Amino acid sequence: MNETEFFKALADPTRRAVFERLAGGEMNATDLRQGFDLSQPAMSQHLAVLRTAGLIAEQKHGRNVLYRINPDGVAKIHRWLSRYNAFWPSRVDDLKQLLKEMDQ
Amino acid sequence: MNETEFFKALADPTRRAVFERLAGGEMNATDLRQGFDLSQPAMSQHLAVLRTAGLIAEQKHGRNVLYRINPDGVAKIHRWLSRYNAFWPSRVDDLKQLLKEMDQ
DNA sequence: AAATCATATAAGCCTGTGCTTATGTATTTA
DNA sequence: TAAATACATAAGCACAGGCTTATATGATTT
Repeated sequence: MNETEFFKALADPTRRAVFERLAGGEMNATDLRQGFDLSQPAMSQHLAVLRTAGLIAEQKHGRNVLYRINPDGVAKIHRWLSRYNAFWPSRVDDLKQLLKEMDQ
Repeated sequence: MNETEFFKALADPTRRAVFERLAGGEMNATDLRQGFDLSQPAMSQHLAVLRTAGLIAEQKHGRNVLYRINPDGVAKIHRWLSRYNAFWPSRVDDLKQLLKEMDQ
């Protein structure tokens, strides 16, 4: 799970859409294809890229495979981004507000 | 400046290295090449990709061009990432600490 | 004005990526 | 046990991406 792999994984619009859908809850590959004009192997390949990048995790359930977001992947992007904290000062107030809301 | 462009821009190790170097301070293309085994056009092309993605900004100074990080680009990644706040709860405490430090 | 310097652009090459169809492999159902 | 289901893997194709060399452009120096 290196940085190049996860940025490459997120550089594809279809994969970002899959990732966003998984943020709403775990799902198997067949259900994920709903709304995408994409063959079954294409989806399978996208999921493999996201999994290799450490962005999603999988769990076998009989002949189905449930996919879900891997929090470690998200944390890793955040850690990378935090090196550049100094460059988004205008966002700090928004973030303070967000944390305040999360406390309630 | 769309999401695909900036994730693609950061998906290349050389471009991430350039971006990180610029985080230390603005610099022109010739100075940026120091330490990279890269032709002048290759660096120029990388800078164009970063600029198109909105990650860096340029400013002409005579026959030199100074490059620097564009805070809007960093803010944009942060905004994208903030959709997945729910997935890095362990980071929230670190962030609170950071904001506390910034207030001092 | 001519030479030099900093950078950009053009064209071509090779590799990587995303797609497809075809096929393989478990697992479940009839 | 045979058929169907859910998914992965393989092979091949078309296009995108990163590199190179060659050349253009504009600013500076001599």
